[in-house]
Amino acid sequence: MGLTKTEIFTEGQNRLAKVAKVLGHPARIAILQHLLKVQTCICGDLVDEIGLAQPTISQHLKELKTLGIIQGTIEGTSVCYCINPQGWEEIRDMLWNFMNQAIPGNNACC
Amino acid sequence: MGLTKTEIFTEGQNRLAKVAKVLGHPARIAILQHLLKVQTCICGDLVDEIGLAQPTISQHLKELKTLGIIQGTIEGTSVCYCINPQGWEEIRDMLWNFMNQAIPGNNACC
DNA sequence: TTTATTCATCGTTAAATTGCAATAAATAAA
DNA sequence: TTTATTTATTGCAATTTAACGATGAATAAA
Repeated sequence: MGLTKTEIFTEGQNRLAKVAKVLGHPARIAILQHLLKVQTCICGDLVDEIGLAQPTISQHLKELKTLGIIQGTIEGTSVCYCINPQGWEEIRDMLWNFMNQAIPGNNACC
Repeated sequence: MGLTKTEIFTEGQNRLAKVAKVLGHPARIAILQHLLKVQTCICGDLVDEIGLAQPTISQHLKELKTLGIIQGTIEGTSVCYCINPQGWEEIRDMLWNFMNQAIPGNNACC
């Protein structure tokens, strides 16, 4: 149905999946990489840099902002975007805590 | 269009996004967590544990296996699944390298 | 051999996602 | 004030995704 049954999963499982899902698009990765490189930029810069239409970039920015990994402040007619350090670190830690668990060795495998 | 324009992004951007996308569903997170806990189990165990239909679990297992983060070996009529340590570490490192880049401080933000 | 068990695959449905043109809203510039 | 710039929002089409019933394939058990 395209409808994830979130109610049968834990809060933590849903949160981690949501974070990964937002990172799961190359345009959003590209936006984050550009922001890491230039620190701050406006929406139009990303349209030029990435090569998707303005409404498409705007939609990706919205998802990243909703997740809390970036922030944007109005600056005249344009909007200045940048990494949200607190959000970034929270997400980094969440992914790290999951991926850095002790994993069974090869011998434990079937 | 529901059709990601992968051709305008770099190999690295597409690879990282693909990894994150596969992790971006709570059922797949739950499968990985269960495998971390019990080391090995069969498909039916996950159906009981998670509460989705068998074809649904089977589909999620296939995506995780295609990504290389788990492996499965036929064992009679059942299939024994476990974490693929090499794949897991590769993915962990990929996420870590991205998320652990130096991020600008709060003062650099708009 | 017949039956039961286990899992993958197929086909289908409902919903979400991606992308963009058109447009609205808000501010800056002329 | 009028015009230009910049971004968000709306509405739409094409595609993908999530979920599951039905079924097939393969092996174990009776």
